[in-house]
Amino acid sequence: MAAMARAATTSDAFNAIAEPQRRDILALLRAGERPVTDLAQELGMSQPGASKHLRVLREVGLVRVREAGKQRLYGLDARGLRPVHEWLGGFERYWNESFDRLDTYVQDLKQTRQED
Amino acid sequence: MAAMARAATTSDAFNAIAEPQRRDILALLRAGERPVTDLAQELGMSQPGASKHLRVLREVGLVRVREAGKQRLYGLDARGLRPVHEWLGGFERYWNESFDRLDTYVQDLKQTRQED
DNA sequence: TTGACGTATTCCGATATGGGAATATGATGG
DNA sequence: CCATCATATTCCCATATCGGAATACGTCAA
Repeated sequence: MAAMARAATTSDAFNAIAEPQRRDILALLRAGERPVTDLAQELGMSQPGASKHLRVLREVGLVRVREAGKQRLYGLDARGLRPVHEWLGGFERYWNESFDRLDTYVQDLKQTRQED
Repeated sequence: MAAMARAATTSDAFNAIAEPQRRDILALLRAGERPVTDLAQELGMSQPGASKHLRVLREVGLVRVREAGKQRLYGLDARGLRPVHEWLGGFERYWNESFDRLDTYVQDLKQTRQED
């Protein structure tokens, strides 16, 4: 376990969804299960590309596979997104009035403006 | 514009918050502004480490700096988290009953459960 | 000025990414 | 068994990461 440069994409839901294409895949899967090729085509990526992304999503548990004869149907398992949502929940109260909360900040701004 | 290996951490709020330490910093900043050294110490990271993470957060707009004499006070700007929250919102309905939605999948599960 | 403090930057190394291309594996229907 | 379709894996490359160590920069107080 030598120095890790950046957390693996498979280490976290956070890391897994950092990649836009992966987010797109998840979004598409809300509509229902899909085979790899479908996804690849719909999202304009190569089949290997899609497979790779799906692998990551699978390892993080955001996606499940089901064998269906020749095909493998990928389905959404959104439970893994919950931790992310919960973490964000702790910030909801802040993103409307971030600055009002920073009491000192506001006063400072007022002063600064008057001083100029 | 040569091949990008992985999206820059500064390209997105998604990417910026993929790093646990960065998440910790943001969480701490909810309590109010803080100088770098404070954060570093409280989170058990080096000062340069903290500075680097703060740089990323600043570039993504999740954090604001204010000069206060010898110090630089960092404050939370949670507005940048909103896109992430909104994206996640599209999944809330799924993470409780992900499988019910996957019609075909469900039947499969029922079987599996009975087999256990 | 000088010293001391607070902070940012630079250089380094090890690591893993995502994309393209090629190829391997797998299952199906003749 | 073979050809074909569906999917996964491998190899290669350019890139950027995070961490540590050292150092540069900025500001204040005496």
